[in-house]
Amino acid sequence: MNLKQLSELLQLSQTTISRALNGYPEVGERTRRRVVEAAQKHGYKPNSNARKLATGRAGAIGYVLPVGRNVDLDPHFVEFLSGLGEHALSRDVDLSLTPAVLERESEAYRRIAASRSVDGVYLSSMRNDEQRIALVRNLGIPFLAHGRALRPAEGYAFLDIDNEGAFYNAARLLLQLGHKRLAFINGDTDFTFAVHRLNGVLRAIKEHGLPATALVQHSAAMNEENGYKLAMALFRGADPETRPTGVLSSSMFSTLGIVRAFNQLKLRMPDDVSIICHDDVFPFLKPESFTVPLTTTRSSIRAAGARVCERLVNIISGAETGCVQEIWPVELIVRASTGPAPAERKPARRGSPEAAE
Amino acid sequence: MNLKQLSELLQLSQTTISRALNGYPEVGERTRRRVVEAAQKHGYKPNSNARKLATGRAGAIGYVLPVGRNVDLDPHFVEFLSGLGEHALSRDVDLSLTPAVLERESEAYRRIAASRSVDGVYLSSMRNDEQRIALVRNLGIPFLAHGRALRPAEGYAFLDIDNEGAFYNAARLLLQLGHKRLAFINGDTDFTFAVHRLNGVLRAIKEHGLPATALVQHSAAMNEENGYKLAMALFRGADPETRPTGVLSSSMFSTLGIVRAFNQLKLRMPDDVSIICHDDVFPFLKPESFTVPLTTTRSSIRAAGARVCERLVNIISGAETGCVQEIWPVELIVRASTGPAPAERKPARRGSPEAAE
DNA sequence: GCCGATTTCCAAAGCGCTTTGAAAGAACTG
DNA sequence: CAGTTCTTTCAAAGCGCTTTGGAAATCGGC
Repeated sequence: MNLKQLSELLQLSQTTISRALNGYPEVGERTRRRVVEAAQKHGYKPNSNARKLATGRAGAIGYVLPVGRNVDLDPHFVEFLSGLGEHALSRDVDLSLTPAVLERESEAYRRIAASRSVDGVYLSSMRNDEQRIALVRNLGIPFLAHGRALRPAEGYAFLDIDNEGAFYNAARLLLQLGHKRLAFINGDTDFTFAVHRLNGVLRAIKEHGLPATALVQHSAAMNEENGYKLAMALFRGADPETRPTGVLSSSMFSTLGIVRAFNQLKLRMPDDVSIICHDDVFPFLKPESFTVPLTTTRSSIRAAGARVCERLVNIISGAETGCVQEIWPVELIVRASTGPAPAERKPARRGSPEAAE
Repeated sequence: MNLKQLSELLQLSQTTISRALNGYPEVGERTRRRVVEAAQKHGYKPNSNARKLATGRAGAIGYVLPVGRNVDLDPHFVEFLSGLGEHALSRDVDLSLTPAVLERESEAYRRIAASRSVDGVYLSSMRNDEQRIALVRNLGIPFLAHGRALRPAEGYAFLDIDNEGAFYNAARLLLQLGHKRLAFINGDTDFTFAVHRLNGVLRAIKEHGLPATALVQHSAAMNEENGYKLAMALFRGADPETRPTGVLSSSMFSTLGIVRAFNQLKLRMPDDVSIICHDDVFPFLKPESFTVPLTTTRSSIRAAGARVCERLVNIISGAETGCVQEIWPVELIVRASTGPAPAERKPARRGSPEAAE
């Protein structure tokens, strides 16, 4: 059933039907009802491609999906997607994923732009050497960044969480608890979020009057395996007097590995070591679900997905203009994995009997 | 830059250009080269909506994304998506996600069908009372199911893993190791995969000559929390003589919780209890990443994603016909979490002195 | 009952592409 | 060189919708 057939059926022009269905005012109430009912009854739905062609609007937002043998999509992406999808539903837009290998990403954006298959795109996983912002802007695609590039003043719309503040707060808590040697098991510092987090930790350390050497930082993809490896490298056989007593972790998956290492090394939380982890809110693995419930910095990535969709739709429709830069605060939630730093043993004094102990 | 402009620029008809670009044979080699170069130079890409309208092909495969406050997308979905995306890239198709709340799913399919926004859809998370197969067939949308409905003979194309066989093998291994009381922490048995898995376990038990009471089965969404709860319910305060000694788990996330419960209850693997878990191959959490590496049934969901895309594209193009029902075997990989059943204590005999022990 | 203002509807012109059917030109026969 | 066959190109007809610019019908006020 297409428009023409329906119009013949109803003995009305295609115009009238189109208008009746799209809520234009120039059509009588009685006619409208008649049209709507007939459309319903015969299951008429406008062909989306024809409509897109005619209106120039695609009714979809796009995302370039990084693929490749060695590319692991972040599991939090499903949560983001859920949020996005939920809001997309309410605004009746679809989500179009264009797969692309990382090296040929720009090609994918060009194709999207030239083919007008979506009305706008969102960018995520922002990198330090972010090229995409300039690219999509030049291509004239409306966009919204989830996260931001290193130089925030460049003038583009984004939604980000306050990674710097979150890890500043987390590090400060550890410092206030008396921890003097911190470790940060960070995500890949090619990504800006990891840089921001590191900055936060460093700022806290500096403000606390400790030298930068009070921190040891490692970066790697945030999975269980790397968390374990890095924690082992840091703690196995390390001198209890010099090893870190406070650990910051960028992801729950890393933390899974860190905790495994701790168990294996018989390090108790929080007696021997405190840990604070970032939690994107992932229903399949919660911070309470650790033998020692984790103190976390928390920010719902699902909520971010919904908000990204909302704002992107507004940007496309022109309801949002300018370069709104939205930064969400991050909660610090204290649970059982943080505690006072283990008491310093007396520094060895010459001739002091307890020095040997 | 559109076709008309390019044709004026090159002093050729639109037809010729279209044909040159789409590789039709009726255009001279010299002309073709000229056209391709000019298109390249001026960045001409056909408008995808116009092309879709003209050809009737969307160049995209669709998926109805279940959303809603209480709907948690399976994290394995990203892996599936990666595989799908990887293959989609090679076939130059996009992926279109249409969000829908579960109760209004059929509406979403109808819209997809009527609006012709995609060339075909894949269905996943098949349920026992699966309605979608009949629906999409009636709507005339080419489709491929990932997983299958309960009655496999209905005659539709699907790709599934041998869930029944996988859990048959897993259960058999436990039985051969001498376990006489099994527990199965299963996924939601509204889904067919969970039913198939249960069938596999039951078959093994039956073949082994044990009564059905040798198994206790629980179903719930497969996350850490539920794994923990169910394991606690099963083992906390349970009589070592009657509690299960072999556990089967449907997901790595559940297993995370099960293991936490075991740790808390001081149950050792595999001395006190053996466990076998299904592994969809999830790079962020591997079976080796457990303090006691897990014995698993393994099947890469990423590979399934790629295959689903491949076959769906073939179904759409007509290269695959009939109702190919592809079932992948599942590997059983033995690691350290399985071992012989703990030795039976002597049954208490009347007047026997060791009865009290 | 006539005139301008409203309301209600329509024909036709796109949107940018693909594809059909035909024509013009080149090349090949006998 | 006329007749035939390829090769190469084109004009024009869709694809199914939206939207512009009117026209016809209805209405209210005098």
